[in-house]
Amino acid sequence: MSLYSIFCGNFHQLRNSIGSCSSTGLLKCGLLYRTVLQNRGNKTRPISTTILARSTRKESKQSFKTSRHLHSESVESSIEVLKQSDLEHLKSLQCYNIPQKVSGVKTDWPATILVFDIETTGFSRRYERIIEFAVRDLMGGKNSTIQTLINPEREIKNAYVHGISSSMVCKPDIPRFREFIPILLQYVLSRQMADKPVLWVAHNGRSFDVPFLMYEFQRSKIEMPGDWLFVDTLPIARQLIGSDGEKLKSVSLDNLREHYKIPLAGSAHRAMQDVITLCYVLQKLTFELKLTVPQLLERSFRVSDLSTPRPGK
DNA sequence: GGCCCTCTTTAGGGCCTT
Repeated sequence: MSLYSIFCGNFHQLRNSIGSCSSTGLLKCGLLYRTVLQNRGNKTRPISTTILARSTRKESKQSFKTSRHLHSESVESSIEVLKQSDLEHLKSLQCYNIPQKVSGVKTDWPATILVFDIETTGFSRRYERIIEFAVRDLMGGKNSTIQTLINPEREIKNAYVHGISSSMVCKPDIPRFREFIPILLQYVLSRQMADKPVLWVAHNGRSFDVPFLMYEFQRSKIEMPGDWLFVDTLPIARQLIGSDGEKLKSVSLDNLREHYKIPLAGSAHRAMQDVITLCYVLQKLTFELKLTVPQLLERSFRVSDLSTPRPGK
């Protein structure tokens, strides 16, 4: 099975999903939250988040609100992800002649493919923290996306990069990463197929996103599921430099987006925007290089393949 | 930090991620 054949269905679904958002402006998901509740004695605690993008780009400034109420059985989140103008822009995306029908059924897929991205307080996985997390299941459909701010419990000095300031996240109603992990685990379980792995996809994931994730899990003293596999699109993109060097001189996500003429939806360097970009870039890369899903799985790695952090760090 | 390239391999610089 080629990845492109999967994308044929999923990017149509992605487009439809984005289109459906434009009518409501909201994505809603309900997730069990028992682990957190156990830790907090079943107390109800409202969590709300308001985000404004970087002020230097007024024309693309976006906002969304997240509200979540922890309850004895469930937690609900409402996320206004994009402005109407951004969504109309997304709807105009050309989907590379993707057929209208979904090829295959979910149970035929060899893995659940989750494209994710993080924003952080800096580059050091040891000393910096995650402040935003976004993920999209390529299968699409209801509850296929999660996006949230994270409280790093420290000052943010690189707000000029992503527009996320200390005042936006360093407050009690923004979840810390250890509080977000149960939500993430429940989300993955809701997307995972029986006896099949989860394949996480990130750009420069091996050196950046995955180590950050690993450190956050270790600091939270929660073990990462053993069937989580990761694939890095950076070395895949580098293969194109060898075969298409005249056209592709840089393999940054921004350059890949420009190379493939993918319109920028909202502000770059925000987690969900980069996830959406990477979804399209992944489709183009695997199509050009004729990469199948099994080949992608062969290139995957586990957190145990990465260097282990020193205790207490 | 990991990977890649070259003026290389007993090394060093640049890219990529925020």
